[in-house]
Amino acid sequence: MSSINLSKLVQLDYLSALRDSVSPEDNRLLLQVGTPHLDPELPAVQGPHAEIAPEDLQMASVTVSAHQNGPMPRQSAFTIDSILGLDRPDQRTVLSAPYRPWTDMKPACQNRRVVADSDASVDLRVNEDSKSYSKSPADSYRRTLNWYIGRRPRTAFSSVQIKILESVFQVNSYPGIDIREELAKKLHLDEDRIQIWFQNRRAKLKRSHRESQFLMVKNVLSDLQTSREER
Amino acid sequence: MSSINLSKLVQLDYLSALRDSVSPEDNRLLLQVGTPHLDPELPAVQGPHAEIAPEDLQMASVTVSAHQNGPMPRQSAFTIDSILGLDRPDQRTVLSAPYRPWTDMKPACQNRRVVADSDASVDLRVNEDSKSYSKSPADSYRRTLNWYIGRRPRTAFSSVQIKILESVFQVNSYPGIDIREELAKKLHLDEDRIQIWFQNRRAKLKRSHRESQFLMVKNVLSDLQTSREER
DNA sequence: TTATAATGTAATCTC
DNA sequence: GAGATTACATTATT
Repeated sequence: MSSINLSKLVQLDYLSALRDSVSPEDNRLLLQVGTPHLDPELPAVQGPHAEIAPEDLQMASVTVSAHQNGPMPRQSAFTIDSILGLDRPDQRTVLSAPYRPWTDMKPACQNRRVVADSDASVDLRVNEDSKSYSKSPADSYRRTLNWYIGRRPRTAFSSVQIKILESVFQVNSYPGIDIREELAKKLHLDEDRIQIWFQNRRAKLKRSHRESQFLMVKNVLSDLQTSREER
Repeated sequence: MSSINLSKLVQLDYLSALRDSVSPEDNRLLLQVGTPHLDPELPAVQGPHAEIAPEDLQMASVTVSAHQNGPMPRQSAFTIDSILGLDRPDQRTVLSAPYRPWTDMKPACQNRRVVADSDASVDLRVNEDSKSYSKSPADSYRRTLNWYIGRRPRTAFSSVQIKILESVFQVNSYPGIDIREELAKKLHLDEDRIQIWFQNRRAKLKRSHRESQFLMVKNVLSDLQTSREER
């Protein structure tokens, strides 16, 4: 084992600075050497989302606010003491481990960034398993088993891709499957990415619209007020 | 939609033509979703870093045309100009800026540093003039003449606030809206700040976790190496 | 300089 | 698909 490998490890797992050009070999190395030892503390009482799911996600919060009576008495129920566990030191130990999915994460699955660039046909090996991301039942099994591990590496669109997507968006913010497909081909992206992009883009547009509306209302109000004060 | 075949959109030849010929109905649809035509994004999206420009364009065209020669000989009609609408630098005048209350120029209440201290029972919301206070005169210049208007002043949490936040984090790193709200009230912070704090806190935890993992791997490797050398 | 608050956005989950 | 939330990469402030 050479120091070279080690330094690659550093980049991959630790610094995560290695966003492009990680060879599959490196990954394999990481897996072999690293995985067995890496399961940290927390015996994974609760891995994942599946067995735990939303309610348990906030189990702690439930516990904390359980004392709360009524909709809104005063701040009586949420005392600092209870948070700090000063009143019942033992209570916290009763709680199961905090929900921290990344603690269970396998190193090989993390910190890989997909650079989606039309020029650089760099499809990282992540795309190989991208079949397992596809919307099959197996996928949901996997995700419920551990959504975090299954999370798709963040795609980094190139500026060219963005520009084109934006251009299309201006004309049609709800592209049908055919357009998305075609865009995908053109831009060397999965159609999935296109779809998500448009969803997020619509959300962004809506948000900004809402905000500007709010600002307008606010300004009108303050104008009213100032003009009244001037009288 | 209209009689225009939208799938042609992708063939960027047609794009600019399309923009000229999109029927009012299509536009209406677009507008309803959000906007005064077109794109809030350019100015708003990012502050300082965006400002994309010349080199980017250049690079873009370079890469794309490289593609044309190479692996993908087809699609001769893929011009950046048409995509970017350089031939038509149109109405991009608008827009809705992101909602940044702290940016509002309300004479008496702007440009102050946010000091978040639960002890002092200071309400941080910049909106509330009476309760905010400025720290130093230098602060007021920073944002007025600065190069980056619109960024929220960095919040300085008090040690008490931190302590409580940390305590809650230990129990539940994913507080739901109710808890966040309650924390906000307790600590005299915006709920937003709480949420951001937890996000950053999770990121930090994850980072440190990654580091420890790395250290373990590293130790294992060096152990392997030394034991081999001993042979 | 480091630590971390703030930002933008891709990905995910819920409905 | 909308809306809310999360993860993640980055920027910027102290």
